[in-house]
Amino acid sequence: MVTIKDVARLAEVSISTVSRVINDSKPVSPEVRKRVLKVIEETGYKPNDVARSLVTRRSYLIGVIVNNLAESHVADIVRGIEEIGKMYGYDILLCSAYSSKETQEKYLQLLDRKQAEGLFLVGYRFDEDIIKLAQSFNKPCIFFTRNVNDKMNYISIDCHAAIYEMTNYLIKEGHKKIIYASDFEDRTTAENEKIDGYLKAIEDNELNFSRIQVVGSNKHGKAYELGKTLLKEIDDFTAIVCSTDEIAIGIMDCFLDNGIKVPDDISIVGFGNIREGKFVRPEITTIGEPYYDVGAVGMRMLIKVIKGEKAQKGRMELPFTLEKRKSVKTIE
Amino acid sequence: MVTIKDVARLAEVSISTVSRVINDSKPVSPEVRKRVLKVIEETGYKPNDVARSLVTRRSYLIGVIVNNLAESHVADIVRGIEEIGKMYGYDILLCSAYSSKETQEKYLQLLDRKQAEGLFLVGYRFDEDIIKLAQSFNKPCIFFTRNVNDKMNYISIDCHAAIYEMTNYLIKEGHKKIIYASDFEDRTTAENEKIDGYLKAIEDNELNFSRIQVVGSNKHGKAYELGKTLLKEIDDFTAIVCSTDEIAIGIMDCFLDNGIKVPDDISIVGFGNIREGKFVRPEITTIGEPYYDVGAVGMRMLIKVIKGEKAQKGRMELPFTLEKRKSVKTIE
DNA sequence: CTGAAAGCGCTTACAG
DNA sequence: CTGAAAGCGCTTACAG
Repeated sequence: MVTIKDVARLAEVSISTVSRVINDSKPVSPEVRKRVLKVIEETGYKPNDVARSLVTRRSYLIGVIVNNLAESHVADIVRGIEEIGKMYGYDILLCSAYSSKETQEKYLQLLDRKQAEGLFLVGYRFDEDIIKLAQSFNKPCIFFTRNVNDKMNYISIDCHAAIYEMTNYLIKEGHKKIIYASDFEDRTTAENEKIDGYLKAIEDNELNFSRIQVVGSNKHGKAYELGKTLLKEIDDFTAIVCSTDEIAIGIMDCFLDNGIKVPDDISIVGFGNIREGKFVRPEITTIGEPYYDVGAVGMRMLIKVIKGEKAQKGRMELPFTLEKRKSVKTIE
Repeated sequence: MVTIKDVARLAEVSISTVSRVINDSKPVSPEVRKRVLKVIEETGYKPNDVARSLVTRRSYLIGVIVNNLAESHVADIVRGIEEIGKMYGYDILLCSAYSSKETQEKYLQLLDRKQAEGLFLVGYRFDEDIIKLAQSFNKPCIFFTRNVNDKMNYISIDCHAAIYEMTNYLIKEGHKKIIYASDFEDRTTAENEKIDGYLKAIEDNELNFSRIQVVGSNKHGKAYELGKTLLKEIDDFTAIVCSTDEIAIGIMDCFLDNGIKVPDDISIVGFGNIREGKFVRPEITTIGEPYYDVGAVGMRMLIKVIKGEKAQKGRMELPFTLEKRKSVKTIE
């Protein structure tokens, strides 16, 4: 490997001078610069970022911990993070923790040793301890998760407004008996907001029917099970607002398999705009979260904090969209 | 930040000794070890991996260049790479190049400066120059791409056998007029194998009908267009073998929108087993590539080479699967 | 078993 | 504008 020393020797200058021309950090006379550049060209010298990092105390590394990259929205967030990162010269160290608390902790420690300058955690839910540990490193961190508290910097959409708007939309389409299918018993902050949004819409429209059904998980299988239960009382309602697209698809699959047509018999809407929702037939109406932007905006904020510029603290809210597709029927 | 010096001072030993207990690299007397461990515990000292990396000349970093993480199979490969990497203490530096040659080159240079110990390139197609550049760094590299040559270490499935088997399957189901929809005009090694597999099956079964239709791209839109063309001669064939799932879905969507039922009127099969293929109705029959394993196996090989163990060179072949789903009709 | 010293490949005051 | 020197936080022969 050719080092700065070799270049200095060959160009007959000091290593200080070589460093100066590489980094353009101080004036160097044109002739000397040319000589150095020539040697660099000839030898194919490339600075060693590890050595540089040690002395400058800058790693330009951002640690990203995700729970599962297989989820399309997670991959989109990571794309956003990386894109903005690269724009500012930062690289991404990717860690997949698969929702294991121990693994998350292990990676947090790892990222600290690797001198990551910032942390970005992306997951459905993080344990309080993990959130605290992440914050304990005195590095900027950003969270994208469903359970939040006011001591963390996090990015989200207004879940309350989103479900409120969605429920209102169904009501405007003539629905009067709308069920809300909630994912967890163990409620997250976001889930509470969603439920409140649903109830608010019911209340504001003076409907006398409201019902919350707990799925108990975000899995397709669990939602399919719930679908079976709902089958028995299929005439009691006309629409289901689901807290996630996964649930919406699970219930819909169950209905379709049992001869209930969506949207003709029952309307179903989801939340999240996962990629699969567009491939499913009928395409499901859903709330779009701008995942790529979640990564991009979060990263921009992270970099701001790293640079010591003053940045917004706490919650950062991004706009959501109501994606009207084909799983809702208009009732006269 | 607390450094090894601080620990040494507080434990009243030399930094050599501290280093020895951290790394368990040389015997240290029990009392001294205990004293050092205590100080580490109290101060929360964590070794700086950057400094360590500089002196050991090991970064434990693998550079991964992908074209688009948004594609589900790419995310799966990355998951496999990371999983095995972490198992052996390696971290992943993720770079998304979006098929831009300049970006790929930029990242290759970046990864070299960052002292990445190995390279893993994942993309539909890489320019010859990029392949050569990657190999020029004298680091182990693995490719997962459709265009290959015998000088590279790459991982793939047997595309010829896969399409041969798929075409045979359709023939056994009674199909006699089968079209092959090819993605690119600019053919890759893999695409050539696929076409040969298709033709071989036709020949072996002594069918007198074969037809290759070029889509010209791997995009849904282009495939949809081809669907329109095929609509006009819909009675001339009974099945379509597509070189990718994306194409299969594009053609299928076009047919469905125009009243042609899949599989009742026309059978369609894809290749790749992308996640969307399972959500589409009907679910498409396809060739499954073990993407997670592609990453995992490739990474294991990469690490072997890094460790200087002798590893297989050239092509590494993984088994494919024929995923029989619901887009094929049996003809009596 | 332990420590002093050299060195990994850089950057950056400091002095000239 | 240029160079000698110190130092970033570690590991590792070397000597004892």
